[in-house]
Amino acid sequence: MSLRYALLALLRVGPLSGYELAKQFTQSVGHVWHAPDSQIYPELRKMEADGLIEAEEQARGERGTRRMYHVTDAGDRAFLAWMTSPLDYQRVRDPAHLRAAYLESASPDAAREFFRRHIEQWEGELAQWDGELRKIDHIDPPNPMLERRLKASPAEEHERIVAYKHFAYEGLVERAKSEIAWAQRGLDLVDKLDGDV
Amino acid sequence: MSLRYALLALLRVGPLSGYELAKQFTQSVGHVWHAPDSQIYPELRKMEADGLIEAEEQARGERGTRRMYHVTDAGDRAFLAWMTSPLDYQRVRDPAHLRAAYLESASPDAAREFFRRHIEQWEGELAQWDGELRKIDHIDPPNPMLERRLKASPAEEHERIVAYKHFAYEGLVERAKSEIAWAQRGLDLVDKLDGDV
DNA sequence: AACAACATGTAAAAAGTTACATGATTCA
DNA sequence: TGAATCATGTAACTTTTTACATGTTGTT
Repeated sequence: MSLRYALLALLRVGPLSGYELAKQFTQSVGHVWHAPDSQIYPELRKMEADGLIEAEEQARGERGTRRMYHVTDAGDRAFLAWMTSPLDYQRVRDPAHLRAAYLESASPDAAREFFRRHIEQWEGELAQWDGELRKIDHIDPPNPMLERRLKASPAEEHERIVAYKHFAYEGLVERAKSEIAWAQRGLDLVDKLDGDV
Repeated sequence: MSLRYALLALLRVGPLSGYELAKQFTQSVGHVWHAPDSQIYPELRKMEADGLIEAEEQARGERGTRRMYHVTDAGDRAFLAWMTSPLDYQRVRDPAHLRAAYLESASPDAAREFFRRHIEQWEGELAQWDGELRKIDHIDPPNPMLERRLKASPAEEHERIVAYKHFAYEGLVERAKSEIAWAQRGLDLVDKLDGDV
């Protein structure tokens, strides 16, 4: 259940409405921890019930309301406690490597198609993560959340903030590249085994 | 929902009871797709209801029964159809890289502890996967499922069976190694940033 | 007689997915 | 006046986790 900590990470920078948070989320942390809007709104309500965040309701028109959330002291402490606690690692559940292990049951063409789609899949992730990396490194204009984060922190912390984000996304970029390289070797393997027959 | 295909992969080799299947599962496919016994038994019942497998009940003592499962034609077709269909990739949800991206909020010691635990975690996975690889390569005695699989197939298919399994686990071994290398660079980064202050 | 291994589950909760529902405001 | 974007969800379902429940057979 890391979703609430991903949300806290964004809210700690400054108050946001559920809507703004959901938008910023998909453009930043969402690349590391995916969540659809339909999961974010209920989680915010739960976090409010748990006292981690508070909302200020603002009227919009006659019936509409907008809820601006901010982190409470308890929320701040919860985030910091999470940062120090042992992470709960997900159990391994890897559909691609599962299928790869039984690829002898498929035709060479189906095997090739599988690897091609694997490459496509990870090219997509790579593009996302590499895009983030370029924003972090100021090659591309930074995303609004990072900009806000840096403006809200003293200059001497900027190096650390940027360094850890760079390091995290660098790891993901490597992972994507290594998945692509693996699948490319997979295509070679299919050719080799196919030629054998 | 790859669990049923992981189970079908094992059952296609030959009939097994739920218990035997669960045991073999944790020692083979379970390294790629984890599932506890309490998920396997109900899934077998669902697969039976869906006509993918059939059970023959055997009496054990006066009240006990053992259910020997075997794959039906429909189950075989479902497995082969899955092998050819596009895989549904899980959305990214990576607690370690999520935390890494916000490590500036933790103390250098907490950051080091995080990376040390990350190394420990992936050393564990590496040992599992490398162990499987050694069995596949006949360096260690092969696991009973692979032995059965090879005995049930004509000799000319052995190369393909072994090649794909080797290839799948090789990919996982690489992944584990690259996670470990990443965390080790993380420890260096903490030292560098800590020295700065 | 005790213990490991055999054998099969249930129950409750948490987490995640998919599809849908509803209305307000702003700007071209 | 129509479309985009702002704004907040609910409902139903599937998957996964965690903890528990119960009895049998073979071996030392």
